[in-house]
Amino acid sequence: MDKFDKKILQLLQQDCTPAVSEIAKQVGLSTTPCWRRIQALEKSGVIKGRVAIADPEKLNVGLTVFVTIKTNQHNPQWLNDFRKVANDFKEIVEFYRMSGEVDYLLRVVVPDMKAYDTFYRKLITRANFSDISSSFAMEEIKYTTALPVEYT
Amino acid sequence: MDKFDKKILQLLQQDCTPAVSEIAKQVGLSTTPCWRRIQALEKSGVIKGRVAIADPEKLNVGLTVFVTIKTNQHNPQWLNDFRKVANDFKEIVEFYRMSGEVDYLLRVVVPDMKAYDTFYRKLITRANFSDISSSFAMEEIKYTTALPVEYT
DNA sequence: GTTGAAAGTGTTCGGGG
DNA sequence: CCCCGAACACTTTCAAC
Repeated sequence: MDKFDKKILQLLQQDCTPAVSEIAKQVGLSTTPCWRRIQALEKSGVIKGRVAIADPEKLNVGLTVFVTIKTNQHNPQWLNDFRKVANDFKEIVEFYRMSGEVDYLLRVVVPDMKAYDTFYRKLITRANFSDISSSFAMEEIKYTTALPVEYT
Repeated sequence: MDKFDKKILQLLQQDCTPAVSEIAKQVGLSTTPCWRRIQALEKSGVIKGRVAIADPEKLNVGLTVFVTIKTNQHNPQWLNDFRKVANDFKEIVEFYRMSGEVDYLLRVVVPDMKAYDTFYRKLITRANFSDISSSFAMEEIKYTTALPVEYT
Protein backbone atom coordinates (compact mmCIF):
# COMPACT_ATOMS: atom_id res chain seq x y z
CA MET A 1 0.00 0.00 0.00
CA ASP A 2 1.51 3.26 -1.12
CA LYS A 3 0.76 6.74 0.13
CA PHE A 4 -2.21 7.17 -2.22
CA ASP A 5 -3.95 4.08 -0.90
CA LYS A 6 -3.30 5.21 2.66
CA LYS A 7 -4.74 8.64 2.00
CA ILE A 8 -7.79 7.15 0.33
CA LEU A 9 -8.33 4.84 3.28
CA GLN A 10 -7.96 7.66 5.77
CA LEU A 11 -10.59 9.68 3.97
CA LEU A 12 -13.07 6.85 3.47
CA GLN A 13 -12.70 5.74 7.08
CA GLN A 14 -13.75 9.23 8.12
CA ASP A 15 -16.51 9.69 5.58
CA CYS A 16 -17.46 7.51 2.63
CA THR A 17 -20.16 9.79 1.18
CA PRO A 18 -18.09 12.01 -1.15
CA ALA A 19 -17.95 11.09 -4.82
CA VAL A 20 -14.88 9.37 -6.20
CA SER A 21 -14.01 12.56 -8.08
CA GLU A 22 -13.91 14.45 -4.77
CA ILE A 23 -11.73 11.80 -3.11
CA ALA A 24 -9.46 11.86 -6.15
CA LYS A 25 -9.04 15.60 -5.86
CA GLN A 26 -8.10 15.37 -2.20
CA VAL A 27 -5.49 12.66 -2.66
CA GLY A 28 -4.03 14.31 -5.75
CA LEU A 29 -5.11 11.75 -8.33
CA SER A 30 -7.54 11.82 -11.20
CA THR A 31 -10.83 10.00 -11.00
CA THR A 32 -10.04 6.83 -12.94
CA PRO A 33 -6.96 5.59 -11.03
CA CYS A 34 -8.56 6.62 -7.75
CA TRP A 35 -11.65 4.61 -8.59
CA ARG A 36 -9.46 1.64 -9.54
CA ARG A 37 -7.65 1.84 -6.21
CA ILE A 38 -10.88 1.91 -4.24
CA GLN A 39 -12.10 -1.13 -6.17
CA ALA A 40 -8.85 -2.95 -5.39
CA LEU A 41 -9.08 -2.05 -1.69
CA GLU A 42 -12.58 -3.45 -1.61
CA LYS A 43 -11.76 -6.58 -3.57
CA SER A 44 -8.72 -7.39 -1.43
CA GLY A 45 -10.82 -6.97 1.69
CA VAL A 46 -8.91 -4.04 3.16
CA ILE A 47 -12.22 -2.22 3.04
CA LYS A 48 -14.70 -4.64 4.59
CA GLY A 49 -17.80 -2.56 3.98
CA ARG A 50 -19.54 0.75 4.37
CA VAL A 51 -21.93 1.42 7.21
CA ALA A 52 -24.02 4.21 8.67
CA ILE A 53 -22.94 5.37 12.11
CA ALA A 54 -25.80 6.14 14.49
CA ASP A 55 -25.79 8.46 17.48
CA PRO A 56 -25.96 6.46 20.74
CA GLU A 57 -27.79 9.24 22.60
CA LYS A 58 -30.42 9.56 19.89
CA LEU A 59 -30.96 5.79 19.96
CA ASN A 60 -31.27 5.92 23.74
CA VAL A 61 -28.21 3.80 24.42
CA GLY A 62 -26.05 6.48 25.98
CA LEU A 63 -24.65 4.28 28.75
CA THR A 64 -21.64 2.11 27.99
CA VAL A 65 -20.79 -0.70 30.39
CA PHE A 66 -17.70 -2.88 30.31
CA VAL A 67 -18.34 -6.35 31.60
CA THR A 68 -15.43 -8.55 32.63
CA ILE A 69 -16.11 -12.24 32.88
CA LYS A 70 -14.34 -15.24 34.36
CA THR A 71 -15.48 -18.75 33.64
CA ASN A 72 -14.55 -22.12 35.01
CA GLN A 73 -15.58 -23.95 31.88
CA HIS A 74 -12.61 -23.71 29.57
CA ASN A 75 -13.97 -25.86 26.77
CA PRO A 76 -14.77 -24.89 23.20
CA GLN A 77 -18.40 -25.88 23.64
CA TRP A 78 -19.00 -23.28 26.32
CA LEU A 79 -17.38 -20.55 24.24
CA ASN A 80 -19.37 -21.53 21.20
CA ASP A 81 -22.60 -21.31 23.15
CA PHE A 82 -21.65 -17.99 24.63
CA ARG A 83 -20.72 -16.73 21.19
CA LYS A 84 -24.26 -17.36 20.03
CA VAL A 85 -25.68 -15.68 23.10
CA ALA A 86 -23.55 -12.61 22.44
CA ASN A 87 -24.84 -12.43 18.89
CA ASP A 88 -28.40 -12.55 20.15
CA PHE A 89 -27.92 -9.62 22.50
CA LYS A 90 -27.91 -6.47 20.41
CA GLU A 91 -26.68 -4.57 23.47
CA ILE A 92 -23.33 -6.38 23.23
CA VAL A 93 -21.39 -4.42 20.64
CA GLU A 94 -17.89 -5.74 21.40
CA PHE A 95 -16.70 -9.05 22.76
CA TYR A 96 -13.10 -10.14 23.29
CA ARG A 97 -11.35 -13.19 24.64
CA MET A 98 -8.65 -11.89 26.92
CA SER A 99 -5.33 -13.02 28.31
CA GLY A 100 -4.54 -12.68 31.99
CA GLU A 101 -6.81 -12.18 34.97
CA VAL A 102 -10.10 -11.97 33.15
CA ASP A 103 -11.33 -14.41 30.50
CA TYR A 104 -13.73 -12.25 28.48
CA LEU A 105 -14.52 -8.59 28.07
CA LEU A 106 -17.78 -7.19 26.76
CA ARG A 107 -18.77 -3.69 25.80
CA VAL A 108 -22.48 -3.24 26.33
CA VAL A 109 -24.69 -0.27 25.44
CA VAL A 110 -27.96 0.43 27.26
CA PRO A 111 -30.15 3.44 28.13
CA ASP A 112 -29.40 3.59 31.86
CA MET A 113 -28.57 1.63 35.00
CA LYS A 114 -32.03 0.19 35.28
CA ALA A 115 -31.90 -1.15 31.73
CA TYR A 116 -28.45 -2.52 32.41
CA ASP A 117 -29.78 -4.42 35.39
CA THR A 118 -32.46 -5.97 33.20
CA PHE A 119 -29.87 -6.88 30.60
CA TYR A 120 -27.58 -8.33 33.27
CA ARG A 121 -30.28 -10.56 34.68
CA LYS A 122 -31.12 -11.87 31.23
CA LEU A 123 -27.47 -12.50 30.44
CA ILE A 124 -26.68 -14.59 33.50
CA THR A 125 -29.63 -16.85 32.81
CA ARG A 126 -28.20 -17.64 29.38
CA ALA A 127 -24.69 -18.69 30.41
CA ASN A 128 -22.73 -19.77 33.48
CA PHE A 129 -20.01 -17.49 34.76
CA SER A 130 -17.79 -18.07 37.73
CA ASP A 131 -17.25 -14.35 38.15
CA ILE A 132 -18.69 -11.30 36.43
CA SER A 133 -18.02 -7.65 37.10
CA SER A 134 -19.36 -4.41 35.55
CA SER A 135 -17.65 -1.05 35.06
CA PHE A 136 -19.62 1.96 33.94
CA ALA A 137 -18.41 4.63 31.55
CA MET A 138 -19.22 8.15 32.71
CA GLU A 139 -18.16 9.77 29.47
CA GLU A 140 -17.17 8.70 25.99
CA ILE A 141 -14.14 10.83 25.27
CA LYS A 142 -13.09 9.27 21.99
CA TYR A 143 -14.68 6.71 19.75
CA THR A 144 -13.60 6.12 16.20
CA THR A 145 -13.97 3.34 13.67
CA ALA A 146 -10.96 4.66 11.74
CA LEU A 147 -7.92 2.42 12.15
CA PRO A 148 -4.39 3.78 11.82
CA VAL A 149 -2.78 3.28 8.41
CA GLU A 150 0.75 3.89 9.65
CA TYR A 151 1.62 0.24 10.25
CA THR A 152 1.26 -1.04 6.69
CA MET B 1 -39.36 6.58 15.45
CA ASP B 2 -41.72 4.00 14.02
CA LYS B 3 -40.97 0.53 12.77
CA PHE B 4 -40.01 1.77 9.30
CA ASP B 5 -37.33 4.07 10.64
CA LYS B 6 -36.02 1.29 12.85
CA LYS B 7 -35.83 -1.13 9.97
CA ILE B 8 -34.08 1.43 7.78
CA LEU B 9 -31.57 2.13 10.55
CA GLN B 10 -30.89 -1.55 11.09
CA LEU B 11 -30.16 -2.04 7.41
CA LEU B 12 -28.00 1.05 7.00
CA GLN B 13 -26.03 0.25 10.14
CA GLN B 14 -25.17 -3.09 8.59
CA ASP B 15 -24.48 -1.85 5.08
CA CYS B 16 -25.04 1.57 3.59
CA THR B 17 -24.08 0.73 -0.01
CA PRO B 18 -27.44 -0.42 -1.42
CA ALA B 19 -29.53 2.10 -3.35
CA VAL B 20 -32.50 3.72 -1.69
CA SER B 21 -34.79 1.75 -3.98
CA GLU B 22 -33.31 -1.47 -2.60
CA ILE B 23 -33.68 -0.34 1.02
CA ALA B 24 -37.23 0.71 0.24
CA LYS B 25 -38.03 -2.74 -1.09
CA GLN B 26 -36.67 -4.44 2.01
CA VAL B 27 -38.59 -2.27 4.48
CA GLY B 28 -41.79 -2.39 2.41
CA LEU B 29 -41.92 1.22 1.25
CA SER B 30 -41.56 2.91 -2.11
CA THR B 31 -38.45 4.89 -2.93
CA THR B 32 -39.65 8.42 -2.24
CA PRO B 33 -40.93 8.06 1.34
CA CYS B 34 -37.98 5.85 2.18
CA TRP B 35 -35.60 8.47 0.84
CA ARG B 36 -37.35 11.18 2.84
CA ARG B 37 -37.03 9.13 6.02
CA ILE B 38 -33.33 8.64 5.47
CA GLN B 39 -32.93 12.37 4.91
CA ALA B 40 -34.81 13.06 8.14
CA LEU B 41 -32.67 10.58 10.07
CA GLU B 42 -29.57 12.30 8.77
CA LYS B 43 -30.83 15.81 9.42
CA SER B 44 -31.91 15.02 12.97
CA GLY B 45 -28.50 13.52 13.66
CA VAL B 46 -29.67 9.99 14.35
CA ILE B 47 -27.40 8.99 11.49
CA LYS B 48 -24.12 10.75 12.23
CA GLY B 49 -22.35 9.74 9.05
CA ARG B 50 -21.28 6.98 6.74
CA VAL B 51 -17.84 5.45 6.93
CA ALA B 52 -15.78 2.69 5.38
CA ILE B 53 -14.85 -0.13 7.76
CA ALA B 54 -11.32 -1.43 7.32
CA ASP B 55 -9.98 -4.87 8.23
CA PRO B 56 -7.65 -4.64 11.26
CA GLU B 57 -5.56 -7.62 10.13
CA LYS B 58 -5.06 -6.17 6.66
CA LEU B 59 -3.99 -2.87 8.18
CA ASN B 60 -1.56 -4.70 10.46
CA VAL B 61 -3.28 -3.69 13.69
CA GLY B 62 -4.56 -7.11 14.70
CA LEU B 63 -3.72 -6.75 18.38
CA THR B 64 -6.22 -5.00 20.64
CA VAL B 65 -5.06 -3.85 24.06
CA PHE B 66 -7.24 -2.44 26.82
CA VAL B 67 -5.41 0.05 28.98
CA THR B 68 -6.79 0.98 32.37
CA ILE B 69 -5.50 4.18 33.90
CA LYS B 70 -5.58 5.76 37.31
CA THR B 71 -4.50 9.33 37.84
CA ASN B 72 -3.89 11.41 40.91
CA GLN B 73 -4.58 14.65 39.07
CA HIS B 74 -8.33 15.07 39.14
CA ASN B 75 -8.52 18.47 37.52
CA PRO B 76 -10.09 19.48 34.22
CA GLN B 77 -6.76 20.74 32.91
CA TRP B 78 -5.16 17.31 33.12
CA LEU B 79 -8.10 15.66 31.37
CA ASN B 80 -8.11 18.29 28.67
CA ASP B 81 -4.43 17.71 28.01
CA PHE B 82 -4.89 13.96 27.95
CA ARG B 83 -7.82 14.36 25.60
CA LYS B 84 -5.53 16.05 23.10
CA VAL B 85 -2.90 13.38 23.53
CA ALA B 86 -5.49 10.69 22.84
CA ASN B 87 -6.52 12.43 19.65
CA ASP B 88 -2.91 12.53 18.50
CA PHE B 89 -2.44 8.80 18.94
CA LYS B 90 -4.16 7.06 16.06
CA GLU B 91 -3.69 3.75 17.90
CA ILE B 92 -6.22 4.87 20.52
CA VAL B 93 -9.58 4.08 18.98
CA GLU B 94 -11.74 4.30 22.13
CA PHE B 95 -11.37 6.31 25.30
CA TYR B 96 -13.77 6.42 28.25
CA ARG B 97 -13.89 8.13 31.60
CA MET B 98 -14.97 5.47 34.05
CA SER B 99 -16.63 5.27 37.43
CA GLY B 100 -15.22 3.09 40.18
CA GLU B 101 -11.79 1.61 40.60
CA VAL B 102 -10.22 2.81 37.41
CA ASP B 103 -10.35 6.38 36.08
CA TYR B 104 -9.93 5.86 32.35
CA LEU B 105 -10.13 3.03 29.88
CA LEU B 106 -8.50 2.97 26.45
CA ARG B 107 -8.84 0.58 23.58
CA VAL B 108 -5.64 0.54 21.59
CA VAL B 109 -4.87 -1.23 18.30
CA VAL B 110 -1.31 -2.15 17.32
CA PRO B 111 0.45 -4.81 15.20
CA ASP B 112 1.99 -6.82 18.07
CA MET B 113 3.44 -6.76 21.57
CA LYS B 114 6.61 -5.04 20.44
CA ALA B 115 4.67 -2.23 18.79
CA TYR B 116 2.51 -1.95 21.89
CA ASP B 117 5.62 -1.51 24.00
CA THR B 118 6.75 1.31 21.74
CA PHE B 119 3.33 2.91 21.93
CA TYR B 120 3.26 2.51 25.70
CA ARG B 121 6.61 4.23 26.16
CA LYS B 122 5.51 7.12 23.99
CA LEU B 123 2.22 7.44 25.86
CA ILE B 124 3.71 7.67 29.34
CA THR B 125 6.04 10.44 28.26
CA ARG B 126 3.05 12.50 27.17
CA ALA B 127 0.99 12.35 30.39
CA ASN B 128 1.36 11.49 34.07
CA PHE B 129 -0.44 8.46 35.42
CA SER B 130 -0.42 7.17 38.95
CA ASP B 131 -1.21 3.67 37.75
CA ILE B 132 -1.54 2.09 34.34
CA SER B 133 -2.28 -1.50 33.41
CA SER B 134 -2.63 -3.34 30.10
CA SER B 135 -4.84 -6.29 29.15
CA PHE B 136 -4.40 -8.04 25.84
CA ALA B 137 -7.17 -9.41 23.68
CA MET B 138 -6.44 -12.87 22.31
CA GLU B 139 -9.42 -12.91 20.01
CA GLU B 140 -12.06 -10.50 18.76
CA ILE B 141 -15.24 -12.50 19.00
CA LYS B 142 -17.72 -9.77 18.18
CA TYR B 143 -17.30 -6.23 16.98
CA THR B 144 -20.10 -4.21 15.50
CA THR B 145 -20.82 -0.54 14.92
CA ALA B 146 -24.54 -1.27 14.76
CA LEU B 147 -26.39 -0.01 17.84
CA PRO B 148 -29.64 -1.60 19.03
CA VAL B 149 -32.80 0.20 17.92
CA GLU B 150 -35.02 -1.51 20.47
CA TYR B 151 -34.81 1.23 23.11
CA THR B 152 -36.33 4.08 21.13
C1' DG C 1 0.04 7.53 -14.56
C1' DT C 2 -3.24 11.23 -17.34
C1' DT C 3 -7.56 13.33 -19.86
C1' DG C 4 -12.10 13.35 -21.95
C1' DA C 5 -16.33 11.43 -22.95
C1' DA C 6 -20.17 8.26 -23.45
C1' DA C 7 -23.64 5.14 -21.42
C1' DG C 8 -26.01 3.39 -17.60
C1' DT C 9 -27.66 3.91 -13.00
C1' DG C 10 -29.06 6.20 -8.84
C1' DT C 11 -30.40 10.34 -6.59
C1' DT C 12 -33.30 14.10 -5.93
C1' DC C 13 -37.36 16.48 -6.11
C1' DG C 14 -40.93 18.30 -8.64
C1' DG C 15 -45.86 16.82 -10.03
C1' DG C 16 -49.94 13.95 -9.38
C1' DG C 17 -53.41 10.60 -6.29
C1' DC D 1 -48.67 7.29 2.60
C1' DC D 2 -48.43 5.86 -2.67
C1' DC D 3 -46.88 6.33 -7.81
C1' DC D 4 -44.91 8.72 -11.96
C1' DG D 5 -41.44 11.12 -14.31
C1' DA D 6 -37.91 14.19 -15.41
C1' DA D 7 -33.66 16.68 -14.37
C1' DC D 8 -29.32 15.98 -12.52
C1' DA D 9 -25.13 13.92 -10.54
C1' DC D 10 -22.31 10.07 -10.03
C1' DT D 11 -20.37 5.82 -11.37
C1' DT D 12 -18.31 3.05 -14.53
C1' DT D 13 -16.11 2.03 -18.54
C1' DC D 14 -14.16 3.21 -22.71
C1' DA D 15 -10.34 4.91 -26.03
C1' DA D 16 -6.27 7.63 -26.49
C1' DC D 17 -2.22 9.89 -24.65
